[in-house]
Amino acid sequence: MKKFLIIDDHVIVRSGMKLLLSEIYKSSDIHEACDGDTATQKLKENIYDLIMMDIQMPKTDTFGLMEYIHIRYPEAKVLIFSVNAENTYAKRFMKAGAYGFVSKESPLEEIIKAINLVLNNRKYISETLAYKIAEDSISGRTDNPFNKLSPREFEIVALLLNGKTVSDISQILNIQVSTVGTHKARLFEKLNVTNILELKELATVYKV
Amino acid sequence: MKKFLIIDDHVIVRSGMKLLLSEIYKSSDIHEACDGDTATQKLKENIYDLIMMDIQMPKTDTFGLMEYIHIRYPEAKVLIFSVNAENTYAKRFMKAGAYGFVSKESPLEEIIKAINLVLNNRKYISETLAYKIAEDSISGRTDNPFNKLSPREFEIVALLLNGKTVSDISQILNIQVSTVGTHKARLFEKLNVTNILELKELATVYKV
DNA sequence: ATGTTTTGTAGAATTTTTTCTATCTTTATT
DNA sequence: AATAAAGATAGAAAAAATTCTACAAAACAT
Repeated sequence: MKKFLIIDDHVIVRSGMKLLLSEIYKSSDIHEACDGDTATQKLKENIYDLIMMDIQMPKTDTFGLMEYIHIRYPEAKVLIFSVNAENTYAKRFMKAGAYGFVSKESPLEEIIKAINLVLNNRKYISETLAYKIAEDSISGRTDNPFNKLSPREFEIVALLLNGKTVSDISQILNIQVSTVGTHKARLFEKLNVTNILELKELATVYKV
Repeated sequence: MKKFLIIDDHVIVRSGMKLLLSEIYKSSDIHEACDGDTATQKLKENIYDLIMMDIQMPKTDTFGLMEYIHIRYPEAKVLIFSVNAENTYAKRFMKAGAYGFVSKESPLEEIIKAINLVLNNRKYISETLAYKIAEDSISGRTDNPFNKLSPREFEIVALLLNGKTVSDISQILNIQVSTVGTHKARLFEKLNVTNILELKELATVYKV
């Protein structure tokens, strides 16, 4: 008899998740929370086997909540279930004690797989994420991805974030446009972004 | 015996919605589509009483889909069901023929109310949205610069903010790259921005 | 009802960006 | 010190975006 807690601000998502859980674990006790306060309340009163949690909720510091759960209820396994692209956030949440990270876009089988693994004390991350993390850790990363940039690349990121175009930058730095292009491509690769908006988002997250 | 179509890219949201619909309409036939293509396919084969649709889906021009449904299947009532704050979007989708606009954040009763109203041929918008629209129209509000955009331009802004490139957009919308370019230039001019980052910032300020 | 502006469209020319490849220079690594 | 890896730089070619011009259709105005 498993006990689950679903933390998500969307009632429909909670319902869908509840349905899914009740289908794979026939007799289970499934609780819901729509924000951090409700969640901590619930946690005080129950011992959960698995907590499914979104990381984007109004008036809730979900990262703080994650750490709180990990410290106060280390036996509760948290599976992050999010719409956010996993690259930026996943690692931080995993570090903060999450047992897994699965995207809302994932196919059902993937979600089910994640749930099962976590319930069996195994961690779950997607193939792509695993690869990325592995890659990072062999290349002696620091968790702020911007630290992976070379000085020149960093200079260029700053200008890019300032709305400067590639040719603006080539002028400012007195180098060829193609050189700027190469730097840009390399830094996009390092940061794992594909356009300026993503770069901006990442920069915001890491308060660059 | 009602027939529903749920268009959403998240399997969990579809499940939750399906559950909800099947609970309030015991005997109903509920179909799902995860993108625009699947949706149009379904529409060809069935006549729906109600279509629940998200407005943010990968590789789908949802505004175009809305217009398409309204023109091809005017009897199908579309209830927009979105995470997006019901800002500028709502009004545009309502104009394009939607019957209602309800946020995924809304409480269950609100969602149910919306569904029931729409099924009874009444339009639904939330209190706050109604107020906002009323206020806008009495005070001839133009202060939101995004209101200066034409429908097509707005469509393109949305895609741009989604990180789509000019050529992506030309593909999605099935128009020439140069056409997208022209729209982009015109809309940048209207909004008085010179690059995507500024556009993004403006959009954030006006909660578009 | 008729002239005006806005909107949606695109061809062609141009400019800008990206990509690919390659060289030389610093930094690590062992 | 020798060797490897990472970084900064571009030339050339290819791809993508922008600009300019234009035209028809729709919406608007008087």
